[in-house]
Amino acid sequence: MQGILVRCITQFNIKGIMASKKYSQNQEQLARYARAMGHPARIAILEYLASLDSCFFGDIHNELPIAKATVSQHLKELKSAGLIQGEIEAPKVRYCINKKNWLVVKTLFSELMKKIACKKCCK
Amino acid sequence: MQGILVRCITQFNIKGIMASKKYSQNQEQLARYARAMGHPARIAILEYLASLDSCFFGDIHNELPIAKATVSQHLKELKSAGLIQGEIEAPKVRYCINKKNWLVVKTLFSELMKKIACKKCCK
DNA sequence: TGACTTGTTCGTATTTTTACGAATTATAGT
DNA sequence: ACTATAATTCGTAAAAATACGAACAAGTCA
Repeated sequence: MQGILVRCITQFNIKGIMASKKYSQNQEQLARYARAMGHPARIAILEYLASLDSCFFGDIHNELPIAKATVSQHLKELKSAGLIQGEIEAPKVRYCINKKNWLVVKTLFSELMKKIACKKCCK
Repeated sequence: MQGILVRCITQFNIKGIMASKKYSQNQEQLARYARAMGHPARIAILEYLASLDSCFFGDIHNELPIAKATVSQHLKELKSAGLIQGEIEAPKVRYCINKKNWLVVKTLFSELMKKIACKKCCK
């Protein structure tokens, strides 16, 4: 309790308001994207969407060995991370890559990769 | 129960043994790396390590607003994902990027990015 | 040997993730 | 108005992730 309070005071007192920011925007954003990609089903969805440009929920569900409720959940996460988008084409829903955000993803990741080009290391 | 069994039979009956593989190796590996990067503290650690080539646990702990037990936990995850390595330099522990695996990371991610270069999309 | 430094491991609490089937919503077509 | 189709949301269970302080291990050096 006490420990938490002390840490808050030293870390988050930004312009007089207690914020909960501990890491840089880029770090947070990169982590959010990485986490969204952090499940094989979601990687599979992204690759499948990329291979088709766009498709319906049902097609995605067919590709995956999981229940549709779970597919829907994964799609929701990808969408809320901004990696994909969906639009209703009743009674179906068409999903596709969110190209605009994907440019950001690429930039952030390639910046990270560049940083970690790295010189020497623990031998 | 029944549903699970059926799915297993159709999905995993590889050379007569019930395997639990549902996704490709690359998808699994990519997801593992992505998940390891899926926390801002771990991104911060990676960037910090990259900026220094190598450093001690204590330096990393100083950079982060979290308890040392938690830092240790994050380092463990990065290590088990193969993104970093650590070696004892008593009484300290020196950490650094795992360069060899990082090449794989780069390859897998840039392949994914290339796939998602994508043509057109949901307008 | 004993005190100190450094990090990991343990035990634990809380939250988040992942998964499912059932219920629901919403539209299309008859 | 019904019925069928398509996908989401609900409720829930189980597992994994995140965080902490305390205890521990392992080495240094006085």
